[in-house]
Amino acid sequence: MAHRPPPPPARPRRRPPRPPGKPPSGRSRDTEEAFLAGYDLAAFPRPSVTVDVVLLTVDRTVPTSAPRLHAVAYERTEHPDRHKHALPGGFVRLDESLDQAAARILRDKAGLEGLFVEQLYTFGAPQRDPRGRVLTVAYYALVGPERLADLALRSSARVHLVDVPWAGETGGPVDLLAGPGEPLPLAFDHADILGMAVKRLRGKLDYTPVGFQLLPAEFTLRALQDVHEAVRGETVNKDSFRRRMLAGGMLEATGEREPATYHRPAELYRFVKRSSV
Amino acid sequence: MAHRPPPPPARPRRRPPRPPGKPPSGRSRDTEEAFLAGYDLAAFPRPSVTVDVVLLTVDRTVPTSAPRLHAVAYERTEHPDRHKHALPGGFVRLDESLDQAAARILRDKAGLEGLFVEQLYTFGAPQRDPRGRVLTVAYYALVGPERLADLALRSSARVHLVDVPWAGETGGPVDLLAGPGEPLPLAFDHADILGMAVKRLRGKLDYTPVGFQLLPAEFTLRALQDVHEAVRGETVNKDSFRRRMLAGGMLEATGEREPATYHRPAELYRFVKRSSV
DNA sequence: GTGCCATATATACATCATGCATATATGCTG
DNA sequence: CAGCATATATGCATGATGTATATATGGCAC
Repeated sequence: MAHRPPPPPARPRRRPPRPPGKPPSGRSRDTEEAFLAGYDLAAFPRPSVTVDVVLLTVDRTVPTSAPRLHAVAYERTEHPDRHKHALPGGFVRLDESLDQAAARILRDKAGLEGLFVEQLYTFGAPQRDPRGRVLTVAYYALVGPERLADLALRSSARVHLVDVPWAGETGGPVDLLAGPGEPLPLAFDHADILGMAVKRLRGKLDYTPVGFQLLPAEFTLRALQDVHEAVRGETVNKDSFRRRMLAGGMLEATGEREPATYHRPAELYRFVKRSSV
Repeated sequence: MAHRPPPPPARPRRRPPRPPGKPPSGRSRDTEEAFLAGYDLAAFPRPSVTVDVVLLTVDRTVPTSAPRLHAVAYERTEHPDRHKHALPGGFVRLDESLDQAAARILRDKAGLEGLFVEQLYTFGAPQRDPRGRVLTVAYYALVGPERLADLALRSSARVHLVDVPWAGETGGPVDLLAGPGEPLPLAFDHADILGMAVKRLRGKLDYTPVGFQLLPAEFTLRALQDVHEAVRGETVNKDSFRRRMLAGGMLEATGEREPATYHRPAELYRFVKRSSV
């Protein structure tokens, strides 16, 4: 996510601070070192900073109902907002990047590595956490159904349906559902974060290959369409969808066919990085 | 930008901290207050947090050359990266939201209020600032040419051309130009921030009415096309552009015409919020 | 094995957006 | 008044998309 490799450490040696007022001319290494040694970042008040991750998946295991978008939430055991559900998150360490913090949280709290992870938005309303000023840099991550099944087995995580009540792109707050029609209140401003994650995913679906992150390595065109419909919250035209996907140059036929179906089995495809453009 | 009004202050009164380990059962107001009073956010290390703003405009005052995208940068007078140019920015205060901090910086450093402002991305590489761990929540803002002229007159700001060397959407770092072909090095990771701002603006141009933020209240279709071309860095088909804009339902003809032109004057339009959808 | 079923896959056609070309309109300049 | 540069309008070819129809294929009931 960072666009440049971090510069070399260049940790300045300690020097006695130089009195301000007359900035020394020239740009020699010494004067910059002296400036940095005398600089006190703690003079400005600092907020706490956390990273929260919206972990999304599409459940296609229930063949009877339309596939739905899911998010992972954990019940809080501590105040504030005790017993409400919260996104996995944690404080940012001073020696890690924000991306690394998001990856660490996914690893520690969900046991997942190597997922598609992208920064979403930073939430910083002054009163969003009653413990004090806490900013959160929100991320979202996508995981295929086969790896999420691991999570449900392994951890005590409560995996909950995301039922998105808006078909448009307004991007308002979204609460989870504990069951059909049973809202699950989210802690803090996590409903805002979840809503923005769904909005972002919807916006990226048509223009980036992000949909494949929600599928196993090989999949049918119907499965890909299910994912798109679950994310968008509405059905799409089947023929147009097939043509568009096949014309996009991002799919490669495996030559194999879907196993064990009730009906004619569909061909399996895999995602390939687009060659052109 | 916040999706919910902030909750009421609910500042807990001070109480003696409660020993941890046995969390009190129940959810009464007292036990939550006690928990909050005993909670020490400072136990976790905190980074410094700044807000930097990419202030963009399109200069159409030079009729001979193609309009260009501009950004506002100030020469640094202090270490580190002294004499390099930096985006306007400042530390976030603990009693203001991030959006408010961005608005304050625009007001204090550029004397501008009421602009289109949107959060962009949060940059947090551990070594991005040699003074210590400093995150920056980057914003971008758009301003029309008539208000930017004020800025150039009023302040000592150095307004510089953004010459975007990539026509695609890769979103890599972008340096400013002091003149034609004369690169202007940016401080810290501000070239990354600028590159992401241009990328975001390009992505939003076709799907949101963001282009109008770079024009005065009344404008010709040609001026709107100039803005789009400056942002995209490439020319667009004139007829298609006109049809698309007029069909979008976001333009309203004023009935008046462009004053004082060399040639046939074009009709002036104004932006209206789209009625449908 | 035969026929039915549900879905995949292929083909054809209407519709719409867009790129491109051409024609006309208009205000200024000399 | 003629010419110029641009705006504005119209027509047509092309490609993408929505819709409909026809054919293919594997499992299942019998």
